[in-house]
Amino acid sequence: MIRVRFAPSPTGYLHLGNVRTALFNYLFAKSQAGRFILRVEDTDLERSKPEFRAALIEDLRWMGIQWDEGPEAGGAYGPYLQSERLAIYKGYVERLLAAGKAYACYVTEEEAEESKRLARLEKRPPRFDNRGRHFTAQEIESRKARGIKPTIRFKVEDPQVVLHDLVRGEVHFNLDDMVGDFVIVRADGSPTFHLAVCVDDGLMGVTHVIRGEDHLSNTPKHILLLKAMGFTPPQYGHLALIHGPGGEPLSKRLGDVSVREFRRKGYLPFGLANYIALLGWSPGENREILSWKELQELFSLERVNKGPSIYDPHKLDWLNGEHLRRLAPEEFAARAFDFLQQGGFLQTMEPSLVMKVLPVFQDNIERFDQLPDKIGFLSEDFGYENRGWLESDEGREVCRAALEILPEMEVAEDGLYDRFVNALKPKVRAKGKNFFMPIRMALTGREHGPEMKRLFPALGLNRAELRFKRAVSV
RNA sequence: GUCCCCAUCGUCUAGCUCGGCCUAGGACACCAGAUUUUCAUUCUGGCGACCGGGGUUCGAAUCCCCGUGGGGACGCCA
Repeated sequence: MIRVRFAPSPTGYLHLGNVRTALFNYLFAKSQAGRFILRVEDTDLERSKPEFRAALIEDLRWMGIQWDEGPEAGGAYGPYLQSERLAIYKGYVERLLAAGKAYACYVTEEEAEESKRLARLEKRPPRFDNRGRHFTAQEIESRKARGIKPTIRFKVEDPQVVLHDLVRGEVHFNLDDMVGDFVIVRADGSPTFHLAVCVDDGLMGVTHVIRGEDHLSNTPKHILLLKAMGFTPPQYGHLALIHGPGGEPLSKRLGDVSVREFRRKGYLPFGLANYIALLGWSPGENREILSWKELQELFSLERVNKGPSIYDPHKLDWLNGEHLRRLAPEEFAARAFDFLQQGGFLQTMEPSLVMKVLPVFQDNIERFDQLPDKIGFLSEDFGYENRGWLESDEGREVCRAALEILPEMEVAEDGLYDRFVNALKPKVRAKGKNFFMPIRMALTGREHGPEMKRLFPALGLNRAELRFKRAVSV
């Protein structure tokens, strides 16, 4: 059974890069009938915040990414918060220490840094020189006396590591020119990321680790650590990173690429998911618009690209629009209504009218946040974009004539607008633009908008009459 | 600086595994036109790429080497 995990640290909001990692793990699990685990990596007490943890869970849920095990879902391998697993890590550290595979290191942070700085200066690989490994008992005592608290370092004894990466193929590392003995327990006694990850991946039976390329250089360390603790290392797959529209790393402009921001702008979760999936992956056969279901069936790691890709808001918008258009009209209206209501845009509008009119915009928008501006006229106090159409002689004539006709019309919605227009035409001089624009202006206050044929019946005869009355008085 | 990764239109990509079917396909964006008495949608057309240099081969986008460019890592962050 394939087991994968998404292991974010709750130190900020989920952004495009994070969700893509989550999504690829999820899709991989689904396509292989495996299990998807959510694990929260909150060993950095300073920066981890409970509110970010809550936000993360909420954002993942919104996306439609469901975890089989993890916070709020439970599972046989819990707890799934690293801050609740401290005792477990401690046990492994003791075993490592006893086996001589790790050691207490009395070198201070400053000294270690100095050793790396010097190496860089001499154009040698900038690694720690492991000087604490061979301190005499006397040296250690004197350092203890000076109040120096030790870290625990893992002994790197076999620096040649070969990784068979699922997306990159064979990668060779020589730890000698990368790192020295690395810290697994900080001076304050807390475990580092490396330790926690390895213990958890081992204990939780993770079979495949799909993560960002920024972790590639950590992987040899993890393989060594895992083996030292008696675990079989999982298979790894490293995803190239996503960059912003200007080619800059995503983290710097976190604000507008966070999942929360995409929610706020009114994207469909599966529209976003579809777009993200296409960043670094393709199903082939020129297929682009895919449903959640198709995504889950078609996804494969073999088709994941090795190069980094740039996020393009235009294409996201287009793709989201495509998904919007594929929605059943009732679903479109329901989702749009929710979005508008949550944003507080519906205060002065009649809900039943809004629901009736919304489907008219289905072909008009790419995101829900384009709606508030367009439906402003559903509020009875809407303003006129261009009064000229109403103030002209021809415009006035159109509105007055409309007022004569409206009370006598049959209310049946079928062909209502055509009947209205056909009855109105013979009564006025205006033609073409001069005929249609006053109607549009009186009814919607705008020169541009949705098809009148669809809008008119949704507004209804009574409301139309009210609006023409108002129009003649300007 | 050291190590690792990557490289097809402006962007996302197909093709690369098993070299000829590639005068390199699709999509977004952009430009032009058609439809819609508005806008949008839709449709048609256009612009536009195998990073450079060497090999290997009858033949290379596809294989090899070097260069260049981009990215990542080098934390008692994750």
